[in-house]
Amino acid sequence: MWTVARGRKGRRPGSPDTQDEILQAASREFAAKGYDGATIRGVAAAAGVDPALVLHYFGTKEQLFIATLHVPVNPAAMVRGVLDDAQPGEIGERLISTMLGVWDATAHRSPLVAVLRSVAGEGPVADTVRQFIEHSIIAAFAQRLPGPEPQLRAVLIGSQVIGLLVGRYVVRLEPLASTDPARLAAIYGPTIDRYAYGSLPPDGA
Amino acid sequence: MWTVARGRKGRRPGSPDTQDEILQAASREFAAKGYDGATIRGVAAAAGVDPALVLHYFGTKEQLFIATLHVPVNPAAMVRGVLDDAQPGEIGERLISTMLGVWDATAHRSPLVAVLRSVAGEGPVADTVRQFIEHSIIAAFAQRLPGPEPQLRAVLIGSQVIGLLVGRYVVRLEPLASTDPARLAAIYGPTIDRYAYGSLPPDGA
DNA sequence: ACAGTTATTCTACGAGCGTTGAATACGGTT
DNA sequence: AACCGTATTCAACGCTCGTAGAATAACTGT
Repeated sequence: MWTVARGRKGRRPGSPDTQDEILQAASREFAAKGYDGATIRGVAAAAGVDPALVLHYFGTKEQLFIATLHVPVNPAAMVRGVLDDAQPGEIGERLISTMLGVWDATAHRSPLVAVLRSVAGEGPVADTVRQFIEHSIIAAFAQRLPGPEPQLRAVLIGSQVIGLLVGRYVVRLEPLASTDPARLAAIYGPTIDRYAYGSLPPDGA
Repeated sequence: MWTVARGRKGRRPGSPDTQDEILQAASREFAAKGYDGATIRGVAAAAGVDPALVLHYFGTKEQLFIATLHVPVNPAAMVRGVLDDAQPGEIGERLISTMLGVWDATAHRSPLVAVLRSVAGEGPVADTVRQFIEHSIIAAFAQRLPGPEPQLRAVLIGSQVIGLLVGRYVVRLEPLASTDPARLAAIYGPTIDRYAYGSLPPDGA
């Protein structure tokens, strides 16, 4: 891939877009190991570059992580899109199939996995990601749900989606990881719809 | 070898049972930060003890982690218990309410969270935990499901359970984290039952 | 040819990590 | 009191990490 003569110093000839190479390497690295597990040195090695160069471009590890998050599709926008142009009764299926369609494409998968791996950690980054999930994605949902207790309905949906994503992409549970997306959409769709529009048992059950 | 049975001569047990204090501190520490994030030094500090003492008792960080996992309820046994003495149609509700009942008790919660946080990581520990989940819990389920494709049904259930646990205990999504367990059981129960006994859409959907 | 800018590397610091082996405090036995 | 074994600590090792600053190499405009 990258041919770097070990003894050579200074700027590499041809000047490829090193910054982007670093960003992609970082994306893979964060996806594989989460924020805490990934290392600047590992990213640099994967990009065939000196660790200092990574920080020269991105300033700090946290900023590098945030930079990788700009790559993927905006999830809140996706939620809004699905909710707006699908009719009730098929929303769940549309949501799942859209999501799986987007993230089965390897180009966008690794930032997703990076996020999933990072929410398990702690510290400012994990908190940031958690707040993003809570205030951006969940809120986008709750805002568009008609029935009572939209907040609860939104997190119910969230819990099933999280379980699916973690099982399929992080833990890679079989046969969940290799089942056809359309079929999963047909399976999970009714669950989502029930959470979104079905009746909820009262509190004193 | 390390944790030899208490001898009869020499200095008798530490003022309180120090070894157990360390174990509990470790349990909290692993729960809070996952395997990679937790540190021997942190555990030692929390237990008011020297780091070397921790390793003197438990040998290595990995063995310490494994030792903390022996504390909680055996999940596979719990699954079998629920499946055996509940009748179809209420299995989902029983499963969820049993699980939440066990893990809402603070005594057993932190090992669970430690496991959940650790599967997100990588390396031998994460793999071990993943295999444990796959071969022990999921298999216990699949073995007792009657319909076709029990393996798929088991992971579908697993995905919803994972989502609930991560949302409630790790991310602490509101209002999921504070909703009454009985109500959650009533909500999630039918979903579980549908995955377990309902019809599954064919593959060519 | 020369100066300027940018890309890249080198070297190093200080901190935190898991782990180790030797040293010390203490309780029980004789 | 002497002794032994356990409990606990101390001090250090080798490692990896994020980060900083100075140094070098290549390209660009003059």
